Amino acid sequence: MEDNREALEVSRNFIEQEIDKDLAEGVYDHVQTRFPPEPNGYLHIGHAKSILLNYGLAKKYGGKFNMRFDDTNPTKEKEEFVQSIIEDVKWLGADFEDRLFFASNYFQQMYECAVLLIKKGKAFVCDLSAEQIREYRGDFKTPGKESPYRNRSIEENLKLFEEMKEGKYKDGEKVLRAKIDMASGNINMRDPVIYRVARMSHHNTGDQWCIYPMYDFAHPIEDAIEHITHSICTLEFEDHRPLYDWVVRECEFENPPRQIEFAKLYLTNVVTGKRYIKKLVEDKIVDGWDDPRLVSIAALRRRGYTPESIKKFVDLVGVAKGNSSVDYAMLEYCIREDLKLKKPRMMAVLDPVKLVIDNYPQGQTEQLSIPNNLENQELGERLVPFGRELYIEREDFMENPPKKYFRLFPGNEVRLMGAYFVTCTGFEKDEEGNVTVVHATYDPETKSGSGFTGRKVKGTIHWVAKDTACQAECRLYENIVDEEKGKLNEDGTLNLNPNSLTVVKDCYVEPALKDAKAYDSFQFMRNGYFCVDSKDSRPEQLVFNRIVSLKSSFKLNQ
RNA sequence: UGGGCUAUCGCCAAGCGGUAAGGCACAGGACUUUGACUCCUGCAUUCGUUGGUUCGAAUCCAACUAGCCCAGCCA
Repeated sequence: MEDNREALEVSRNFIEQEIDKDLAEGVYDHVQTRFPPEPNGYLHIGHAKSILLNYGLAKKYGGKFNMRFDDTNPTKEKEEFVQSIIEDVKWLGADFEDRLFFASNYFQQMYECAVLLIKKGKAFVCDLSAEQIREYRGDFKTPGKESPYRNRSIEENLKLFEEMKEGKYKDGEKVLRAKIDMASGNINMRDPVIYRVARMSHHNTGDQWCIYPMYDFAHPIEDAIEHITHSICTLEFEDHRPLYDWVVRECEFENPPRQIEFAKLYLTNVVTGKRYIKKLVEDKIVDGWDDPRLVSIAALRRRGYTPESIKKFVDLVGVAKGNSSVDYAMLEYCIREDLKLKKPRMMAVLDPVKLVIDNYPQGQTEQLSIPNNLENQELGERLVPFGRELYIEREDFMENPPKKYFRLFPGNEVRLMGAYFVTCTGFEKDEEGNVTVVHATYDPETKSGSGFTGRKVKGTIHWVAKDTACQAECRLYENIVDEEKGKLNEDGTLNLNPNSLTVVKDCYVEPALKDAKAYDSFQFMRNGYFCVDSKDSRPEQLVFNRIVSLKSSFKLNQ
């Protein structure tokens, strides 16, 4: 264990190796990171990787972590999203303290940087239309052509850019472009647009500006202003790095930040694409962006995932530069691992059938003391009512059991969890052949905790006393995307899993669960981990979402 | 097609010239107040392919192959 931990600490991912090098060479004397989302949607598990990576790096190197909204395009951004993002980041435990920033608060400085570039002859105002710019840009095979406006005088550029800012031009009429290299093999360097005119009210700056900087120009400046050292982003920005470096250099920032790219996190059989999720929400296939079948942070939270489990998952997955898709089982492992010692193990019967203990005195009840979690004594014990009539799981009784079936069948003795040994003496069926009642006798000497060692049983089953049980509704979730058929149909639509949601109406849970509150989670024996739904719980009936099922090595149909 | 990046077990992933870590998944077995948990055991003579350099290569070189990203006034 100790060796393992040391080994983990010695082994550093490639970003940490880069940071070590920078620190050793004196490129930087501190580490400062940031999480810079555009507020245009909800965060999902993929963002959690970026958040926890940036936050973790800052913590590891004794540096700071900033929260910054990259809100440079008012057409896509909404206040609603900034609130949800802040909530999710905080919930994940990435503490940005008082460092909550908005790129839009730097618009004045960005404007000044643009003016500086013009003065240096490194930027020009271009009158070409969007279509013309595209044509002039060339393509992968052919180099671009220089804009006819490329060689305007500095004075003219200054005047025109000022006029753009003053609102003298219509949207799209003029743009500011960096003057770099129209023949570059890297298309990002072919005189990229760095400022555009857009008359649109901004969620933060309102109507103060009608020109907005483009990502490639704004982002490096944002990082530089905040003294970010390592600007960590995803792989698709690798091609933008030369431009990033060009901007911080030409804008003459001292100790400029440096961009490092890593691979995005993908999960097997999970959709994270905004347009797919949006469609699922619009078509009412899911009940919102936080539907427990999705992997948005809000959905995982509602489903019952803990921040710790997501942190563990992200750590386990690691950081590298190759695109990969992580097995969903890894996420499930992390939440089981996190909950198993933290949560009480309660009894809940999802598919009830009545068990009558014929030799238990009519009308008698007793309170049994049952440990909440055998592996963790700190969770204490609880009192559970026991009586003559119980509910047990339908699959825990079989008339004709297969080999190696250890539960209830005629003549077999099992333990009722936390209670007594019972022996099956018979059963009743309705006209259709469904079992309606199972009969048994109990042995008072075998009470759990009494130290009885006279004989052993192979099976233990869970139960809930009929008269005191609390009725509940349980929702069992599976991946929303069909596992067999893969992600997409030929026409690009999602291939949905018809069984992604199973509602189990009449379940019975222990009376102790009557007082459970939203987000309370429990292990329901043999049924997995469940969490009280934060949204859908009604006072008269509890609604539980299954967080994850247990590993099961005995399959009934085998 | 030009540019950039990646390739190590079913899935992640260490490895950085000295003879393939670890986790998930899976399969056996032990234990058990649930078949869970825990604990053992097994799981790449081989690192995309082919050549080369070297006493020695997953690690260096060359060529090939496959996959991902880029031609927004999105981020």
